[in-house]
Amino acid sequence: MARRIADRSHPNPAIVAIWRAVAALPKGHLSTYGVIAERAGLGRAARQVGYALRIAPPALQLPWHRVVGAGGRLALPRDSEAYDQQCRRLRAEGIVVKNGRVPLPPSTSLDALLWGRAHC
DNA sequence: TCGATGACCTCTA
DNA sequence: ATAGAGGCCATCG
Repeated sequence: MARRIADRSHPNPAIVAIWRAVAALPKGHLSTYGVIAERAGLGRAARQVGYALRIAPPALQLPWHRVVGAGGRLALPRDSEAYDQQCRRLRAEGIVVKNGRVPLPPSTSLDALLWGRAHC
């Protein structure tokens, strides 16, 4: 289950909402920045999701590696350390990372909302 | 207040 | 499949 994130973890409620949305991702499930933004009530502020993950305290232990770009493309620089770590973590969960991309259903934004669904 | 920036998204060539 | 351009939205200096 997801760790509870206090409302005052960050002065900005939107940031907290993003963290919660990410924390709610079940193991082995993937989601995109756009979907997370949507679920956090930010509409199309997908970029904000990246910012939120960037400033997220390690103590939260957010499964940020389960968040990828649209189409299953990893949103981090190929040569960065974070990219390497995301690859490693995804593989640890049984997700195949191939050439900087992960297998994602050829669905559009509508179906995309279903992936990150936290219920069975 | 304004311009620059970014772990984004989508379309077009 | 790859590259470039425009658009979105909130934060930062």
